[in-house]
Amino acid sequence: MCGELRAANAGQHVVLMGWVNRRRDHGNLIFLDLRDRSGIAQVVLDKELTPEGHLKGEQVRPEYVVAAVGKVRLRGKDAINPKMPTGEIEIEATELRVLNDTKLAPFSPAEDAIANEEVRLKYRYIDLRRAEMQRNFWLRHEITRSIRESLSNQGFLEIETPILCKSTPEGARDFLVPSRIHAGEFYALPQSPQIFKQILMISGFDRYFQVARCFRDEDQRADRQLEFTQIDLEMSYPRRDHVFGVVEKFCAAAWAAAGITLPTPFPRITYDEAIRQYGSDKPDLRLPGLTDVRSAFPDGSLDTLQIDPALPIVAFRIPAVGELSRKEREDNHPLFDQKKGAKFIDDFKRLAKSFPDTVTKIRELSGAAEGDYLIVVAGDPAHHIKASDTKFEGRLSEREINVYMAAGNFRSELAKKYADRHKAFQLTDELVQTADPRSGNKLDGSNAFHPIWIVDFPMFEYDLASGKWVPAHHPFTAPYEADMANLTTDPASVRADCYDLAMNGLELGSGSIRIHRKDVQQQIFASLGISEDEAKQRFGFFLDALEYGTPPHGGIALGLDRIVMLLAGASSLREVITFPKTAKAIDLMADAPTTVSDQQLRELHLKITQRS
RNA sequence: GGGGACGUAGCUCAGUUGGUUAGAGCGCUGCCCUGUCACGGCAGAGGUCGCGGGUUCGAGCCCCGUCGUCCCCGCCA
Repeated sequence: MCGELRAANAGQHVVLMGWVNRRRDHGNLIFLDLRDRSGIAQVVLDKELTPEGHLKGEQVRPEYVVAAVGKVRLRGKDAINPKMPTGEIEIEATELRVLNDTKLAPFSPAEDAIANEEVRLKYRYIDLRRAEMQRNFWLRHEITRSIRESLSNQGFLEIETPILCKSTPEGARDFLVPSRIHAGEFYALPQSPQIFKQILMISGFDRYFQVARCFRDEDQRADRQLEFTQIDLEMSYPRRDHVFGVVEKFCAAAWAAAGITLPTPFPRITYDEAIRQYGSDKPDLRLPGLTDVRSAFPDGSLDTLQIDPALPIVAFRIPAVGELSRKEREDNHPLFDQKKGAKFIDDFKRLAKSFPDTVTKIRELSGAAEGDYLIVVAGDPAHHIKASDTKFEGRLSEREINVYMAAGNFRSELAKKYADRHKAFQLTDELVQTADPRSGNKLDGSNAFHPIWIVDFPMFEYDLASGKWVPAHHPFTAPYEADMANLTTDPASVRADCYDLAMNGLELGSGSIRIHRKDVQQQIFASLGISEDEAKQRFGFFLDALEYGTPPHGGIALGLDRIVMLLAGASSLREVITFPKTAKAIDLMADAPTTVSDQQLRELHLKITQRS
């Protein structure tokens, strides 16, 4: 392989095959940089040594596929290129064969400048030749392999589950697959192997995992594709801590595969605390969180400032942003979500005119340093949004959550915007870029990656649109024993034994201890307003299975694409998925989706009634 | 479904207040060059300014619509 040759290989006869990365023609001497997956090696075509090879060298162009036959030789002292791993040697060619020519590519994989994404996706095969992409997918392979190995070593069996499933209209929209054999009936692609993996526990497989492709027909985001891969696992007789231990182990292995150490165990935080401290259920711990600054506001000031006294008042700071002009601050206003019934104060000079002590105290409480961008978020009494303010002992009300979330979202938007000033994210970028997994050395990831378990989620959320309680996780999640009594009386107070894993502001995974008793399952369905008939129709087979000696079980699923994205330092999943879809769910290379022939439709008993 | 950014040469981008023939770098083509490695030198080709309409004496620039890509909200148990 091109990139593997070193001084120790000098004298060896080699045949190198690859793409012409660059050509430097000096007349009677031509240099070709030959590229394959492993890297680049320089081939020298000397007219005196190989007139025929030299002639072909004059004809080749970048991205031609060629074979160079020759001898590895040490370069002269002056000719050594310290920037290349293979810089100490070159191939003295005796022969050059053109294996294939090429049309002029729309962009060059050898260039540093990256073409726009539309072009990259259309010519994905060329884009994937770029060293960065080659590295991303090599990394993905290594990460996946280390996770497989870690889970296997922890006694987990990799088991496949069906892709053609039964549609269960819960959660995300299903992708449907029409049945040819059964007119008018459909399979669904799995949103996750949830029910199957639980049934595998009932089947006695104890510990299961799968690198599972999942499908959700929802709108895309930078961190969401229609089609994605989960590390899905389930185990029998676990407590939450067992699941955490398993995940922490394979995460450490995955990070190690990327050349980074990830300290375990991961810290934990309850859902309520995550909301209170970060205004998010996937907090980014790389920056300071929210501070309760209620005490900074004297009696009476809230009325003047038109702040709702019943709701939280919090401050956050984005470090080292520097002085912002009035216009710069105003440009940031659209980043604040007005719809949550919250407002913010970012003009402290103005606030200081009426309440100088308040400003001093806010700075003190939040630990703001000179140059930090400071924001206060509070409830807006004028802006009454429809939300339940029912408050249960010790739990956050929906309106409180809204204020915290408004602050949390604003915080992460501003953090993103001023990333080059506070430099907290740069640390992560630099680490993944410096890490060299192949060398075997591991860099310390403790300052760049901040995993955190979120626990004690509410079991239910109140859905304003339907006026119903809906499961915050999924309907197979076990409630806390202690909260079971409140199931019908106080649904909002019931905590679920489920957990999320978040890292650097990204949700990496989500899981729970499941319900293993049919009576409990039926109670949950009842409190969700799902009738017995309905439950039977949707999940009948699963409810049946629950009756045949179901062991207590639980598990989790982690987004593999997101893990790879983090470790590749990518800002979008598309950088770590070979053939991704666009934001409008289109495959630009293959041109999918498309219409199909009438013949195909007839076979599937389908009729298109409207074509926009 | 909604909000925002972008769309100019193969690629990356500039294009002033609406004003003559739309520019640069890279790439491409041809010629020259024996130590380059982002090689260098000389010459050259290359444009439906996303598309459609409007305003105007005149539109890459202003207005309306539309398409595409990206980001966000909704949505994602």
